[in-house]
Amino acid sequence: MNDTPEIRTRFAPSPTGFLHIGGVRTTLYNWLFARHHGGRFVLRIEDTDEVRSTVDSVTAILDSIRWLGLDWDEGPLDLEREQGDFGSYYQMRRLPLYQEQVRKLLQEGKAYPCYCTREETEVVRQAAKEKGEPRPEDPCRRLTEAKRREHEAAGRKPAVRFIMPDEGETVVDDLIRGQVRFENKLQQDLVIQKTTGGPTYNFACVCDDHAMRISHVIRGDEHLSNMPAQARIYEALGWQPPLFAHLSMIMGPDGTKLSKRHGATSVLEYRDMGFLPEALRNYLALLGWATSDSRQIFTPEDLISAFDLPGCQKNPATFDPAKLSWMNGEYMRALEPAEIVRRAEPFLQRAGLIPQPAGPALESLAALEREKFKLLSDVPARTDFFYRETEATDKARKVLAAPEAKAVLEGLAGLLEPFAPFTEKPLEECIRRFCAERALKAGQVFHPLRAAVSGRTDGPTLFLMLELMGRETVIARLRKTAARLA
RNA sequence: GCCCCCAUCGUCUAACGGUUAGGACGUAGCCCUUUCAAGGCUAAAACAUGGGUUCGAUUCCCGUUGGGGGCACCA
Repeated sequence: MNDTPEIRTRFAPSPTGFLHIGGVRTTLYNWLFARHHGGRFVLRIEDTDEVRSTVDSVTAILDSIRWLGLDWDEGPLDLEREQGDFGSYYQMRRLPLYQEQVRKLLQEGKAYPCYCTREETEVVRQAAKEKGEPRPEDPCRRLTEAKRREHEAAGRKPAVRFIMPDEGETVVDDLIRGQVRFENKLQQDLVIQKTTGGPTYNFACVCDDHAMRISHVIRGDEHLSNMPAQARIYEALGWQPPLFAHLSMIMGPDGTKLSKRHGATSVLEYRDMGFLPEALRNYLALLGWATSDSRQIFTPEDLISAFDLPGCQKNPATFDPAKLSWMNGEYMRALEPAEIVRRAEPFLQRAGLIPQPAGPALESLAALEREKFKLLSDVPARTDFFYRETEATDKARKVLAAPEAKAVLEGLAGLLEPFAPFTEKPLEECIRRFCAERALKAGQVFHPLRAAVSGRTDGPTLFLMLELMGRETVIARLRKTAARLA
């Protein structure tokens, strides 16, 4: 085909919890970048934390990404099955691969076994800190053979540390931030293999990004400081590193890192609140990325064709639930009524509106109330009163407390009971005439009528609402409400 | 404490040396209207700060301040 290497991106979560908003944005950017360039998007599970990784997290992460509609070309399909040609996409199933590279580095003298216990390491670290030294000493770097044997004889299992240069600097190119420089004398020899034999993050990540031929590593800002270590590992292994792009973080409304206390942070919570995945995607795409015309609404296809790294922001962005909500409303309004009902199914079910009770078709109600829906959960919330009596809101009670309300409702009930046809226009004419005859202002009649019939002060256009509700329900509710009024 | 990153309306952002500093969310007002929305119009609202460089800096450089991230056998 051509000689430009294939674009391959990846999202590599550690399964130690649900997928949060920040993780979604990273996933989205990787996915968009791959799709934009006709490349491949890989999902890799970094489960090397033996104590915190859980299978439930894996499932939650897979579900989250699927719900968002971000399909991956390679990676796990579930806990057992995988797709892709690069071996397992679960790191814990790739152990021999890391161990082989560790052996190589050991042989070449680029790494060494370290027998220090956590406590010993901590002591050394503390000492360096107190002396104001930039980097703690690595006691095992020059272990004598005798000392090494002593440790082995004592039954100590070594970790393996990678040797970082003592002087000079490590310069890293970042697609978003440009050149970033790190002083080597500040970098400590890092553990690449734990005493358990498992790899550490920085090592496994490098091995796999190389093995999986990842061309662009797009990840959160918190990884920028891992760059010197990773850059040196690539170099030591004789590998060409991929290109890197470090995304700024997402902040909560109070300017601190987005977390639980800012409300919902798990993607699945957004799903359960009634957000549309395409709206969340659009919103998140704009959180740290923009086009030069500051366009807001993108179709999925437009998003793919417009997205690129140069539009990415260097400074952290604050998550704004109000704007997300607005955007979801935009997407809701763009849906056909039948589609709204279909997508709202889980919410309608939960509200007992599926199977649909006797009454108007859900679809016609969706059409009626479409521009008011901000969330899928609003669909049942704004239509349930058509099917069953709901408790009157405080505002509705206040309207019904008007002195003339009782008489108005009784009058309307008597007037409408035999009235035909029970359809929008004739109903309006009839009720307006009623107002004129009794010398009442329209509002004095319309407001209590709405409140009595729907239990609320906001809602669909009045006369069409009456039509859809049907004579029987309207009359029954008018009578019942009137009877309750003193 | 040390290292790294960042800095335009309250928030997301546009601008790539010369603009009345633009758009969007949110907020306020008006219009539409039987309510609530939606829609339309209008308004208030920003270049953190001090030095340079330049004929000219929001834009380039340095300092300060502020914010964020990282300093694990966690990822």
